[in-house]
Amino acid sequence: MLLSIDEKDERPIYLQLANQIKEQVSQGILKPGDELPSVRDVAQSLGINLHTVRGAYLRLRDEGLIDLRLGRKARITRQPPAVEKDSAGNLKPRIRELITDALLKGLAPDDIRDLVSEVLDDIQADRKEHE
Amino acid sequence: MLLSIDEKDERPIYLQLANQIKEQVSQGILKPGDELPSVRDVAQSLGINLHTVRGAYLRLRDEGLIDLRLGRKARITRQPPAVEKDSAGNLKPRIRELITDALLKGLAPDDIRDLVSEVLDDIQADRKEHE
DNA sequence: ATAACTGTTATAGTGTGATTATAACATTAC
DNA sequence: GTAATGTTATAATCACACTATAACAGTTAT
Repeated sequence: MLLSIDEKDERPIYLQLANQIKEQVSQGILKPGDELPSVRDVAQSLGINLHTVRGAYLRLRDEGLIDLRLGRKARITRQPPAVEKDSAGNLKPRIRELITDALLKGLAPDDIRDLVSEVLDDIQADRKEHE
Repeated sequence: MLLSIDEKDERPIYLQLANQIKEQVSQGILKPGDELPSVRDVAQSLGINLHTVRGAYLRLRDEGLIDLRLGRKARITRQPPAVEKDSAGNLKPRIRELITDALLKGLAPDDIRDLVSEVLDDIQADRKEHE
C-alpha cells in the first residue's frame, strides 16, 4: 500500500490520501474486498495524526468506495460504481476550468486533447504494470 | 461585466471571481486593454467586501493577466500568455485527478475524450457569441 | 485646484477548516 | 482475554477566507 504526502501539493493531506487510494482503485491495484491499512499504521508511517488519515477514509466512505465498520479493517467496496446522478454533471465545470487555464497558457484545443489522451495512456500503462 | 457567486461552489469567492474573469479573457469577451470594474463596484453589486474582490484582482495580477496600479482602473494585460515554465507541468496532475474521478464514476476513456471535446466546443460557441 | 474616483495599506475581528494531541470507548478478530 | 480495529470526545493550534472601518496615495475629470 503506497501512500505519500506531497508538500508542494496545496490540497489538504486527507484529500491527497483519499485521491491516491482512488487512483489505485481505478487502476485495479486495489480490488473489491481488499483491506486498507489501519488508520494508525498509515498515520505512523507518514508521521501524521490518526484523525487526518481517518479524514481520508471518511471521504472515501462518503463516496461509496470503502466499507468502514467499527473493529474491522476498512475494505474496498464490492460495487464501487453506483453511478451518482451527479456523474457527468459535476465533471463539466471542472473540465471547463481546467481547459480555461490550459487555453490561457497558450495551448491549442488539439494540444489539450492530446494531453488528455496522454494521461489516459499513462493510466492504462500503470494498470498493465499491475496485472 | 458579468460576475456572480455560486453558493454551491465550495471554492472561495475570490477564486470564483478570478476564474470567471479568466474565462472571459480566454473567450475573447475581455480583450487586452479592457478595463475591469472597480473593486468597490463589484463588491457592492455582489454584496461582498471590497477586499474579497481585491483578492481576485491580486490573483489575476500574480498570474500576469491584469495590470494593477494605484489610482487607475485594472486593465487586461497586453500580452497575457508569457507561458510559464509551469505550462504543461502543472496541468497533468490536475488532468489525472479529474480522469481518475471520471473513471470511478463509470465513464469510459472515450466518454472522457468526448466530454473534453464537448466542453471545447462549448467554449468555442461562447466565443462566437461575442463577436 | 478641486472633487471624485481609483487601488493600497492598516488594524481588527469573526468563522471555518485542517491538523495535532490525548484519552477513552465499542466492536471485531485471534 | 488480549490485541487489534474504527469511533467518539475534548481541546488546542494554525492558516485561510471574509468582513468592517478607516485612512492613505495616486489618477482622472471638471
